[in-house]
Amino acid sequence: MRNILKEKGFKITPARLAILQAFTKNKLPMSAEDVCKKIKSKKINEVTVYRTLSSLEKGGILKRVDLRKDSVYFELADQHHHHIVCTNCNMIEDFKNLEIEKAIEKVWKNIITKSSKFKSIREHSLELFGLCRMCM
Amino acid sequence: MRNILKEKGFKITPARLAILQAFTKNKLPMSAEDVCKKIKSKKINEVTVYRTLSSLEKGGILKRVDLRKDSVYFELADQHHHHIVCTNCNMIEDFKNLEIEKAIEKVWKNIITKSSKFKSIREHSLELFGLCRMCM
DNA sequence: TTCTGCTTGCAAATGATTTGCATTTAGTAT
DNA sequence: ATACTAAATGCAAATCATTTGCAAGCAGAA
Repeated sequence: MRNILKEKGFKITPARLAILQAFTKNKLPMSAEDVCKKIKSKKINEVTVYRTLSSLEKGGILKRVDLRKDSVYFELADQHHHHIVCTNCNMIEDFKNLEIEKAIEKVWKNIITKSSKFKSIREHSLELFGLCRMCM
Repeated sequence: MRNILKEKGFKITPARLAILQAFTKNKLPMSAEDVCKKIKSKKINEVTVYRTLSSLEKGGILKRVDLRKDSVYFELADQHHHHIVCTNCNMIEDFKNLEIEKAIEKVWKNIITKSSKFKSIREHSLELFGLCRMCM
């Protein structure tokens, strides 16, 4: 974890370690508020959490996830995957699927050769929305 | 347009007509702010725009789109499609692809039979992020 | 045309996130 | 180990998007 920070040129601070630790423990996407709760024992200021999330995102350590919530969610950028979100209770499950990745890649290669507007695709997001067993 | 509103049990009001008109003209996703700009000649209050977007979404006429922006975007719900977003200038292009839809459907059918947590998937979003020709 | 409830506008509240500034601290050079 | 500097933090206040309360207005049914 320290190495990850060093590689990206970040100073190693208690706040950053605590926040990264929270993400490695939790795996699922978290908002600034979620992170604050997870690390509340560390007495790290809310503003620091926002700033840290933002800089870790810029550094490519975290990435932003869009889950149709009213606040911004982040997760570790280390491994690409997608989510299923319960639109009622907000439970989140991760999933990976090679076929989908292939299909998406095929599409965007197709798009950048045909589109008059776009020339390069760098990433994509795919989220499924539904109801979990509990909420059905 | 009036019929759409009537079908869903909405009263026909200048604000709703103006907002729906803006969406049918523009095609691309818009935030509340975007909508306000488009219909500024109609002197419709910002709060009304927010309320209208929200109720049209509940009525299934609009749907929310997740574009990693800091405000919420909506578009007409009438036809399912996906987007390519320029992460620099925010230009948006729509696309449809039958293969992708099939692959996604396959995946979520697979998921709901296997997942211990999820039982039904109702919708999905797929967005591509990259750079447009101008921004490259 | 009258009535009733849904809609709207305005002002103010709220919630999430950002900024200014003074203080502290990590990493580096001494 | 010590001193130094830029980056990181905490606190208060500001900002931005969105929501709410309430009184007035308007659409659609009778």
